[in-house]
Amino acid sequence: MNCPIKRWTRRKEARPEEILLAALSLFVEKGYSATKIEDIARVAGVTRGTPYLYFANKEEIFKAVIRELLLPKLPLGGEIVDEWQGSARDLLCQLFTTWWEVMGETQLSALPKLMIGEAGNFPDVLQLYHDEFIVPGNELIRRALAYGVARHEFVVQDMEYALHILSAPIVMAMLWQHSLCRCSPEPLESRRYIAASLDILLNGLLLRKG
Amino acid sequence: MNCPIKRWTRRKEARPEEILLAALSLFVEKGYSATKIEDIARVAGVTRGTPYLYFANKEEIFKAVIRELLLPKLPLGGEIVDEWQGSARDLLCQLFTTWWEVMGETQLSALPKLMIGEAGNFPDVLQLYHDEFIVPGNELIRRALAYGVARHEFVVQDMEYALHILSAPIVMAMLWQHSLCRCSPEPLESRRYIAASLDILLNGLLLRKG
Amino acid sequence: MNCPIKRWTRRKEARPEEILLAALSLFVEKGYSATKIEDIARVAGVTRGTPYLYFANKEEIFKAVIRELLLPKLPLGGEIVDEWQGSARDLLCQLFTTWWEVMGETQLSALPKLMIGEAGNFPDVLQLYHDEFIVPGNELIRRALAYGVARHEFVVQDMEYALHILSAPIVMAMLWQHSLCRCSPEPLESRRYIAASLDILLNGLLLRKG
Amino acid sequence: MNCPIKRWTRRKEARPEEILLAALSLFVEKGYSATKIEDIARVAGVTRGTPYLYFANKEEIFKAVIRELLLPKLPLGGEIVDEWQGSARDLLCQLFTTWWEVMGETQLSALPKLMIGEAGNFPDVLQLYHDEFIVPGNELIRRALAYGVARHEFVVQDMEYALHILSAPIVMAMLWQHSLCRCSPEPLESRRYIAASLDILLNGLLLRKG
DNA sequence: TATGAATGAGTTTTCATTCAT
DNA sequence: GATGAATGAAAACTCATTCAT
Repeated sequence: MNCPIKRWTRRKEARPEEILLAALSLFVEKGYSATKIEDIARVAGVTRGTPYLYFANKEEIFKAVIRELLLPKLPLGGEIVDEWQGSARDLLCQLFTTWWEVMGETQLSALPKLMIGEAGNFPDVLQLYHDEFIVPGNELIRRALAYGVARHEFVVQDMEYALHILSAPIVMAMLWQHSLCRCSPEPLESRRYIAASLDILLNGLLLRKG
Repeated sequence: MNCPIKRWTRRKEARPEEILLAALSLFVEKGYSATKIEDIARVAGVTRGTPYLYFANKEEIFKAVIRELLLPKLPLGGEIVDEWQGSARDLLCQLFTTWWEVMGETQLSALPKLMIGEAGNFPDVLQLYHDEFIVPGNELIRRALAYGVARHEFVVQDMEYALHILSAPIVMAMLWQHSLCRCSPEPLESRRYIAASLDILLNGLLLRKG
Repeated sequence: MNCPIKRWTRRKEARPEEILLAALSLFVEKGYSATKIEDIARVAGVTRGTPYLYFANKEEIFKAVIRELLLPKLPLGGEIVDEWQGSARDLLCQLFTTWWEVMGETQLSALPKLMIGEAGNFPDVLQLYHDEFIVPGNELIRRALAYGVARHEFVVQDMEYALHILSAPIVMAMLWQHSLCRCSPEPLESRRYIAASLDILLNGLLLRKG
Repeated sequence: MNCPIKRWTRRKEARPEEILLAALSLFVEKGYSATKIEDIARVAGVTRGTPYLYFANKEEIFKAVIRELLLPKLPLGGEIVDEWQGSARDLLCQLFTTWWEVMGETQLSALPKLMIGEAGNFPDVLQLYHDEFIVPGNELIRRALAYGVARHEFVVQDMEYALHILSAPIVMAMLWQHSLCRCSPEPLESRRYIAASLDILLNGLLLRKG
């Protein structure tokens, strides 16, 4: 208002993030390859050349989207596990719910799709995602499982693979939302889906006779 | 030129499948968009124009790969479910194992990746895959679950979503093999992975007391 | 009917002309470049390779259309002029009418369009048309004019250019029918057009008495 | 590379016309279809992609040539007719002469050839030429004729067709220059041709006194 | 810092022509 | 003679990136 100069300064600092947000929303909509730099620029409110002032090339924008928009979400999961006091069952439930709220319900949910679909041609991007997101994310789940085992709540036969199996339903839901859901009339009800996932993963299909 | 092999070979019968196999193996390696028709031709041992004698365009090759190479595998699952006499648990085990042998261990395992990653830009392809593969495939799992429920082996709270949750680990494994596995040193041991999946899905994580 | 062998033989001899007729009708419809050899073959009831048994290449087909279908019409005009006994005015009228009937009303009327539009890239074709059709055709008109001049019916200031000017309306009508008429709702009424042309041209040619 | 001329010259204002002039001169030389975008670019002194900054595609270049280079010439004829005070005979003579100077003697004289020869495959282009050039152009001639009729100089039996017949010789001359003249040794002497045309046409139009 | 005009490599598709059958 | 499968050259158009302003 009374300080237009400052607002300009703020804009300058905000440029890179504006570009990344524009990039993410276009990657979500059309995929990485099909997104033109010019589109990103237009959505970000700048012109063709400006993204190159902040990022060396298109691939660096891809990496920056991961680094700046996705990775900052990881500590949330860390805090939950670090400070948990209750049952392991509830911890898993809380982790999944937070995961969904922070990633599944936002545009970030498109990133797994992008990694699977296009990052194969950009090994550096895939490596970044793997090293900085998948590995630490798996570590969170590992700790939650270990917590449950230590409390004699959980039985885990094969810890290494359990990680992938547990995360599979959530990841699949994110993938689904950005691909095959276009073919199905009814959308995925995410709360119900998470509940069903936890039920099967925790209790299994077999009738418990007891 | 310096190539002693006959260049004018007529192989009308064999050509289409040769082209589709070449296409599949390149799609697996580089994805659909990154695969050039010329590459497909070369791998198939023909020249640029030949694929167009059998397929109208690149997208039709994509569809044909699904139709000719993937869909013929579906009846295998159907027969297993139709004729099953034993426990539902073993049926599910058998289904997963066959699914993995027929699809997971072959190049066809790349198709889910292609659908998720690229078919968004080719709605017809996605629709074909959805209508002719996903829907009938889900139907198989639904029947296996219903069989288990009828025999009082299984408890299924939410049949509709259970389908997706059950198939998620297998699908994820296929996706993994064609994307992130490039970043991990150790490969997926598929038998062990399937066993771990069945264990968790059937028994759940929770310690069964009693 | 009762002599199938003979019919086969006849067909063989007829092949080249069948191909030329097919070619002409496609050239009329879509132009020379846009006409595919395969289309010609299909319309002629043969397959892709057959035209090459009779003609060295596509351009030779073009030339043959002129040579075999157009040039044989020229003698008709020659006979008219040779044997004419009446007025020069009626001779011109007769020439124009015959010209229109033999060429303007048939598919041959597309040839001027083809020459103007596409033969520029095929100098041999253009040369053939010029040497074998334009020049002899002009000669006919020249003789008709000279006949009129000799009878003191016509006054021709500039014989050389008069030839072109006289033929312009008829040629334009043929061109019109194969190009701009697609944009006009009302078609050209050819009889009326010829009458109007002769009226304008003749009343300028006739010696003024009085 | 070895080219000392600056390669990065920005000439936003001048580019479109440079491209259109290059296009016209190549269309004149080789026709529309046979002209490659790359040729146009080279002649215009730019590279492959530049024409696409100003025109959506090749057909739009074709339309722009008509719109930007041909249509601006029409008002010249309009002014002549509007302000005419003298004899109708002289008016027609003036119209024809101007027409020839502005179009016949320039590269624009190739446009009728392009329309007749190739625009059949590009209906929009033909429609544009018809609606914006042929129709208004015919209107000019119609007004000149009406002027002559009103002054009792001309007798016009069939006004509608007279338009086409009158313009035929001029149009034919333009067509000739870009097609068959390549086959004739002697070029068309345009002044002489126009004089001969007017002589034939006018002496037919003039009211006969006597 | 920002602009946006210009660059130029890259790919699908068509089709005249060839030749093994 | 006839077939039709196979060849391979050719061209419009896109878009990431550069750089003069």
